[in-house]
Amino acid sequence: MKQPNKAAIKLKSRPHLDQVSELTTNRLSVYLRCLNQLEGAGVRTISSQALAEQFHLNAAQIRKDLAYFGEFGVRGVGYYVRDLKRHLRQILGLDRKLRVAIIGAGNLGLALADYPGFRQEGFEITALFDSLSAKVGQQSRGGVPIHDIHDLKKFVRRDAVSIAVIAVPAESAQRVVDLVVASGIKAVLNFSPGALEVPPGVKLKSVDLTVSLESLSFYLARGETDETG
Amino acid sequence: MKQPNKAAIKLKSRPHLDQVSELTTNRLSVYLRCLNQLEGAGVRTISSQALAEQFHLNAAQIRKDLAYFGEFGVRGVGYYVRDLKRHLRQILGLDRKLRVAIIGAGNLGLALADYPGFRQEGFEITALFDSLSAKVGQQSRGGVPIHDIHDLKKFVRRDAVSIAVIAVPAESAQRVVDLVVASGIKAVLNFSPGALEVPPGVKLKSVDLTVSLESLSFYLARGETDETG
DNA sequence: TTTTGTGAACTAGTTCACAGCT
DNA sequence: AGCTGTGAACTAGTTCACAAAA
Repeated sequence: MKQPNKAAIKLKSRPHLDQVSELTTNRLSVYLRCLNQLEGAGVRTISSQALAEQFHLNAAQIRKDLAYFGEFGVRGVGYYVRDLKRHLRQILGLDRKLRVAIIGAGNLGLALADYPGFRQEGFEITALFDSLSAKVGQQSRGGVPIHDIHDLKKFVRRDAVSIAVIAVPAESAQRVVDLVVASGIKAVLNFSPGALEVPPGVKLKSVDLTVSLESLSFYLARGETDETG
Repeated sequence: MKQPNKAAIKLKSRPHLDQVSELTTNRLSVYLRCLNQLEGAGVRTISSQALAEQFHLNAAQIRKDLAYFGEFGVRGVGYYVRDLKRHLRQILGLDRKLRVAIIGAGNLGLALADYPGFRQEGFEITALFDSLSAKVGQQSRGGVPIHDIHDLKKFVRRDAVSIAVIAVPAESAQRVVDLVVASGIKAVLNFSPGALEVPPGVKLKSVDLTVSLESLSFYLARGETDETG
């Protein structure tokens, strides 16, 4: 480490977070989940080696991923589970409530609104938005209210919504994401098929179910001609 | 190309499909979608350059991806849209109906069963499976029947189901995927959070919504301390 | 001794640039 | 002339292997 005054820093003072790849940050989520499990099992301390073996990861990669953000380990000991968990939550910005709006109150949007996986770790789904007036004023089974898409900006400001989830048909997706961006939201999770454009400064992450299924189809087709286990 | 008798092949006779990376096959899906759009717009022929510009891709990468599977282009001309589309559908194994079962008739499972994106390009959702007897015998809004998970093997054989989608809570996911594998299914799309184990010869693809959301959270947290576009 | 943090080596993936076909 | 197919160059990501710390 070529830091000038070494004693002072535990957390790297201002890491070049832009150089951290998305693959690394995705893995941080995974590590956090592993640590939650370990803590639940009463484990107090774990080495990168043990963590790697237990969850089928690579020890060097764990250490490298963590080292972007600070020196969280203790040589000869490993990592304190509770400490590392706290650091990861802080790095991932999960040490506060993050409010999420879902755009599109169709089947998928309604399901996501009540999806338990979205509720844990500090996320709160505050509202659904739709353009269909029949849906506006209703709510999901779990009680998430459906608002008019035209009121998006108002609600985003009022409730300090910071993440939008796009669950509308492909045809309207670009229009909707433009509205979302105009409302000031800087992070978007998109479930519509196809590419969307966002201005710089807005982070778009897409989950393309068609691509996922077709990739499985390719695997099956390949297995039929080319018998490789 | 170091093929011995060059005249004979147009489609590469037996490409080493194992060497094709998942990134490449995912892109094939994307190319296919682009071609569908182009065909809809009446475009007959397209160069890799034009395709790349229109859809924000890299021309050399398109050519390289396609070249794993054959020589589909015509020098000086480009690719015939209809031809390339047909080849891609064949490579991806979409030139036949693929039957899909969804395990877990909760909010997410039901939504996926009726999701239009899953219906296109040769996929057919034949059934939902659940262990809750109150759900068995019901059906999704779109009319997909819910069967007992214990009858999975029977239905997989009867209907020749080749893909399973896992939409059950994390606690039961490994148990369910074991059942799926035992029923003879070789391709699984998993929506449960956390890692699952499958034997070799079974392809598992996971969509982890928690990881996706947390990656957005990281981006937002980073943006607050480190003001970068 | 144990285990971290990290440069070096390696592997995978992307883009360039051009020979060669149409 | 125009564009593909592809080796070569480059860039990104992973794993190794070891010096230094506890």
